[in-house]
Amino acid sequence: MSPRYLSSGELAREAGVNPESLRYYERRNLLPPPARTEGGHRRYDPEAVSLLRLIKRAQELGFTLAEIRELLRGLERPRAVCDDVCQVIEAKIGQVDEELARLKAQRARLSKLQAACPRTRPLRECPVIVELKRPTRREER
Amino acid sequence: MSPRYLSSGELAREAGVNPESLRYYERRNLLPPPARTEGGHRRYDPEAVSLLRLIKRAQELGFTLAEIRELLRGLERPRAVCDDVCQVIEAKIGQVDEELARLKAQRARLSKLQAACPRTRPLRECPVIVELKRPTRREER
DNA sequence: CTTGCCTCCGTACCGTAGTACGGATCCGAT
DNA sequence: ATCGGATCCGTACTACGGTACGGAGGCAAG
Repeated sequence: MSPRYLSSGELAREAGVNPESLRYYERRNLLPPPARTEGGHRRYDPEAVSLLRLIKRAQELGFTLAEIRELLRGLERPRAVCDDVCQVIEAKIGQVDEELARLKAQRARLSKLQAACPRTRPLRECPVIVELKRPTRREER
Repeated sequence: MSPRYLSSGELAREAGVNPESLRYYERRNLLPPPARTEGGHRRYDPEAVSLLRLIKRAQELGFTLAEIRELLRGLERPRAVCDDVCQVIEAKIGQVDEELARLKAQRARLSKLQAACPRTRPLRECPVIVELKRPTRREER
């Protein structure tokens, strides 16, 4: 007995999101405005469930709502081809790689500080603090 | 001829930050409220330059302003020891490692999708879209 | 046909790290 | 003493992804 339409509460439960988020996604043009009842209540097509799932999974993959919106825009084009999607994915891989590089560098710097720590000495002599206060090489005057 | 005190504009230039940020850091209790002139203008001790540098470098290492504030709080304690700082650094390394793991998983999922892409086929058959719409395993009902 | 939960809407708020604005005031150089 | 740039302050705004609130009204079961 799957209903023909879902209320916002039903859709939200179904998709595991806050009902308020549905309105938010609608404002952000991620969810198309659904049909309404006489009284103005939203009546979602069951299709909306998989659309929401797509949105959530894309978020897990690191896409912002703006990117997902553009992705969905692209899917609406009549001659849309899988490659259009793949290019977006490739671009995201590039971004993730950049972020990975950034984090790895960060981690290396942290490890270096940690290794230099004399532990039981008072702060005056702490090379960590000294290092942190040191002027940045490039921007030195 | 290094001045005994710096105005907010001078300190901001010196440290390479926006003058507004100084007020912001002060509100967030990262910068101690400096002395004031008769007319109410801030007069920073030159020490503030290295404090600001510390803040900026800590940010580069991934610390939030709230974390930096707590770190600075800790440094003020009379018996503070380098180990106190190192524990914070270790904790941050743990966080960075978590984030790295998360990003790596994300990247792996993206690669998998990319590899599955048939490129020139229309979207109907695109396994990427199909995959994205598929219900999440764990939360399936 | 009433009762009570659901949903409506606009708006405000959360956290993070700032930046921008504008009218008033100040400071230093001339 | 004057003048122009610097600084003051509170507040609003940015981006991001939502969540919360409250009063009004809808909807469906009994």
